Amino acid sequence: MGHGAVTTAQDAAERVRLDADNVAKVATTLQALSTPSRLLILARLREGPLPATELAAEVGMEQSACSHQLRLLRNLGLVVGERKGRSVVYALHDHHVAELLDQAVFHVEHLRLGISDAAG
Amino acid sequence: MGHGAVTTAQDAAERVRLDADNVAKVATTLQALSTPSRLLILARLREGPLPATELAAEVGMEQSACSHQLRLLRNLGLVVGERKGRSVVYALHDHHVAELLDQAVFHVEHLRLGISDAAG
DNA sequence: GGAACACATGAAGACTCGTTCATTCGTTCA
DNA sequence: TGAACGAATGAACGAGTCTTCATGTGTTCC
Repeated sequence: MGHGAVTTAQDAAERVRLDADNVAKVATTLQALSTPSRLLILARLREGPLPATELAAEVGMEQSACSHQLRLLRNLGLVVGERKGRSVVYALHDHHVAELLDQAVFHVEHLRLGISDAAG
Repeated sequence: MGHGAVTTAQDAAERVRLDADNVAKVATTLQALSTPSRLLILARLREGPLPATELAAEVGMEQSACSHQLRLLRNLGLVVGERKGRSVVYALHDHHVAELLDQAVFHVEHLRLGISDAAG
């Protein structure tokens, strides 16, 4: 995935600032990664394309629930679905999604997490 | 903390898999980055530590609302607060939080976003 | 001690979100 | 065409979230 690129995310990320314009966009997109169901969907798709029904089965969701989440991910541009016969094969949109997943999982796993209370 | 590491997130992320155990943890943590208010808080703290009141002012939040979100971020281990006199100075917990922010913003900004509907 | 400041906390309300149920749409094959 | 399969959709319910308001805790200085 883009290992031929000269500018890594680490280099370029420094130049991307979080102003009032793009906060909402970033937040909305990250919200797509903030639930176990969608995270499992994306993680499974990261290993390769898959028809909707098989996908639902592998992540242990009902077909309907999975379809709802897939629509959300589609609308956000994170996944794409292409008709193949009577199935719709889903896949990650591009390498940015895959890398975003990797980075997120990596950094979260290496955080000293002190989850105790999520009160609001 | 350990900024002398040779393994970058890109290398190591490949080895970190998303199984049933850590999905919830990852999802919960990413949820902390999924709202404009917390995203602004973290983005501001990324530029340096700041007392709670100043922080609230800079991100345009009420003191109480900001404090609530700071508690959430604290419980998740993303930020730390240290008493300095009568102020409590907040800061990002470590470099993983900063990099997670950078990577998230970078990749999201470079995604072809087709936000049209967020129906559930 | 008491006033003023800095921050945390609890309760409550509006809002959003994710799932389930039932139905509809699209495709394949007999 | 009609049956069977795969997927999408809409409505609705329960649960969670974020903010506001009011109050409480901790600290400094007079």
